[in-house]
Amino acid sequence: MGRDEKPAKQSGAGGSFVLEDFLPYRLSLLSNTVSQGIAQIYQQDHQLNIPEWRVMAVLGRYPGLTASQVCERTVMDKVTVSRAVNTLLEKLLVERLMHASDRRKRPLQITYPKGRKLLEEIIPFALGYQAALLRTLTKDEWRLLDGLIARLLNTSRALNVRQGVRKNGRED
Amino acid sequence: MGRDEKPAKQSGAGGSFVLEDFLPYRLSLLSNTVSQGIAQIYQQDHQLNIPEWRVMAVLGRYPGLTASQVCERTVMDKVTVSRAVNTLLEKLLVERLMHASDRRKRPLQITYPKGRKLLEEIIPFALGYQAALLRTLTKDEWRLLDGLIARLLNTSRALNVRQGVRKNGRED
DNA sequence: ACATATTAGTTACATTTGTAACTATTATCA
DNA sequence: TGATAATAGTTACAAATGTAACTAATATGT
Repeated sequence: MGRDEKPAKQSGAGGSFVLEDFLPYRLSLLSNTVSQGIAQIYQQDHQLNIPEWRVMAVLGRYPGLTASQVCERTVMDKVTVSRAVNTLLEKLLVERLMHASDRRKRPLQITYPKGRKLLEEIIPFALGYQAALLRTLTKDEWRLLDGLIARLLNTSRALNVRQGVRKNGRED
Repeated sequence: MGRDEKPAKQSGAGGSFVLEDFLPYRLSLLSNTVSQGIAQIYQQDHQLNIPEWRVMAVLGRYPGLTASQVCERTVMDKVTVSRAVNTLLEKLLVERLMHASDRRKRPLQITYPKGRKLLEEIIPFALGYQAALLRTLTKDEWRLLDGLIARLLNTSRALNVRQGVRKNGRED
């Protein structure tokens, strides 16, 4: 592999900025790599994409959520959720109930036994991947990382709000 | 906000799995939030999308890289890079030279002064966003996070290879 | 109670992004 | 040296994802 690439002569910011050290880039790289790994599992073994998997996961824990409640919990776009839910309905992995008083709302739940069975199958793989990842970390490091991620998430959300990044929902 | 959502009765893995605690999900959430924030800067202030920004950034540091060398460094798809480079060429932010001995290779470099000027303008914003993010962390925590990210990236890459996730390049 | 606004969810459309096939050039080796 | 393979990069196509407009149902204020 030809290493004829040389760093630019340092003249101003242009030369000293190193993408590989840039936190947003590194996070993106890590997140993409991890996502590809688990997407692989869901996709080829169970024909689910990531939005579908996420919907299954939250419904597994919180049966009866409506689509917009799923949106809140998964921080996914409502269109993405709508599509994922429709696919899951077609596959009979999820079913849609009637809300007692509000006909706009359609509570969702995992079907039994089909959807539940799939979920019980898939979760060990998800946890297994996570465990394999975390095997490189000590328990303390993991706890620490967990906190750091939470704080960074809060900070970036605050920054984005200040900057006016709009994601869902009007705001005029 | 109606909190009529209740956790499922714990019966098997389905109920105890919590998406919000799942590392791949948390990383994805963090990375997306951060990316949106900086994409905002590049997009509305300088009309660059993230691939374009990355190409500018690596060329700023390593003038003369070819497109495929840019691929390696940024871990982006070659099509993505090709498109980004073409846009940058049209905008006269980057220029394409001739390789001395191999006519397949097209060394790229930031144009002067136009491309260089834009880069010098944009880098402080990027570093500013990063600094704002890191303001929540102590210097030690940042150093630690840096190492954890690197280790997790290595691990997930190893896991993916073992699983056979192919990204670019044939392998049959 | 009725016009207006809001919420839940879907559909149509545009944009982005990746996959596979393709051209052009150089490398390999029999 | 000539057939075959590999590399650099682009183009054509398909899949995913987001944006805006839309329908239906409920809430709000006068």
